[in-house]
Amino acid sequence: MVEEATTEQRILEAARKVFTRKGMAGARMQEVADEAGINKALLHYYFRSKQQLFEGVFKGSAQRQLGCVWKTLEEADSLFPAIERFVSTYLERMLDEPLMPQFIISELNRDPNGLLEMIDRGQGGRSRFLHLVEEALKRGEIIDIDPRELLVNMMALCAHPFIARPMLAHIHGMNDEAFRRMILKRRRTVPEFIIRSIRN
Amino acid sequence: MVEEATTEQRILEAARKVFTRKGMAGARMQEVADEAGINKALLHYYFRSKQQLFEGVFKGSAQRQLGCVWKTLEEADSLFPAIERFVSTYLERMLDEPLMPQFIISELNRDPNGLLEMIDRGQGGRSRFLHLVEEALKRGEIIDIDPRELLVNMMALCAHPFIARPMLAHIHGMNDEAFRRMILKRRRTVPEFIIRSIRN
DNA sequence: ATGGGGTTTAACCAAATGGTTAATATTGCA
DNA sequence: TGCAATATTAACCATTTGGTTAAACCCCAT
Repeated sequence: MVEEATTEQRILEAARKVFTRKGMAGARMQEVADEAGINKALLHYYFRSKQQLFEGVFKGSAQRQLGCVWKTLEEADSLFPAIERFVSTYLERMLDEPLMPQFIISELNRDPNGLLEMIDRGQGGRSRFLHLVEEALKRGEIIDIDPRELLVNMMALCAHPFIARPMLAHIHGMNDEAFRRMILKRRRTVPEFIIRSIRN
Repeated sequence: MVEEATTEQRILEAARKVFTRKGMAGARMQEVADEAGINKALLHYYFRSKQQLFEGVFKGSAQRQLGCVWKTLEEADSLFPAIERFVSTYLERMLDEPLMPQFIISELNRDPNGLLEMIDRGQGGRSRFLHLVEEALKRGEIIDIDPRELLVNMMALCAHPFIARPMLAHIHGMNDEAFRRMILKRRRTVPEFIIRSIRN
């Protein structure tokens, strides 16, 4: 006897699909209901409003996943391992929730205040990272580079494949499995790419 | 006597702002009209429908700007200069139209078919790039790297600051001028970053 | 069986929104 | 000046959409 998904789970799953395909504004409650195979009124029974459903879908998981990523920086005690762990954790987490980067970006564009608090929670990891760069520089391990720029590059190399996924899928004719393999490969190649470019 | 902008220009300018702030689905015709200081009916007088306004705003300029970027690859005759010209052209063009990357991404997510034809137009530049990598590899100039992955990285490093601009603006407290300076600086640092990481 | 709690539905509603119309204002030119 | 074309507006309209309501349904402990 297979365990059937509860209605709430089916709603959340359906909402995740629709929201990320269409964005908050483009998503229709009716579409979510259809996707979940239920009545629209039932949607409002479980989640009072669109806004609430929206947050129910993403807010929690975004904080959880990004929290893990920033923590890798706080825990690291030298730069190169920090980079490796940051990248591999980021890629693994996002593979788990591949629509999140695009979600964060588009929400940040729509209403910055809604998510900025979540971003601020990464402050600890960020300042720790700046410190690690400074130290590595002092030890002569790396060339002189603006640490903030380095962090931007790291995030770019991690996030962009997810954000530009439809483009990559089309250009390189990638299906889901090929995309997954590409990301898994990048857990190794991206840190190499970064470290080669800053190593002294 | 200052040359006043024509109504059509003001509409396009207003629409660009609203569309990129809210996305196609989130944008309201009324808001565009307000932003342009005109009546909503006048909007439909100049652009029959929302869809048409939308395309009027972006489609042309996206093709023009991206065309320039891909052309740098077609014209180049060795890898490193190709990278340098690609990056600096990309950054300069997008500085001219900073909202375009986010626009392309979100549209591609919403309705891939609408823009894929535009992407295909870069096919020539892309295959030329693959060829340049192959040659550089044969000459022993670079380490062994998947050329498609290299291209993804180049695009990531170029596009991401624009796409994640609200986040960067908040994290680093950047105003428009600071953002501009950062991008201009990246015209030099990004090619360095890339080339250091692949040079033999 | 039955009564009551949680669940699901069909039918509705009010507001928002893209788009139209018909009338008015402005401009260019014969 | 007068007239025709263009530009602009206020008032509407039809549809979509988020959200509500009240009734039905299901399940299970008494």
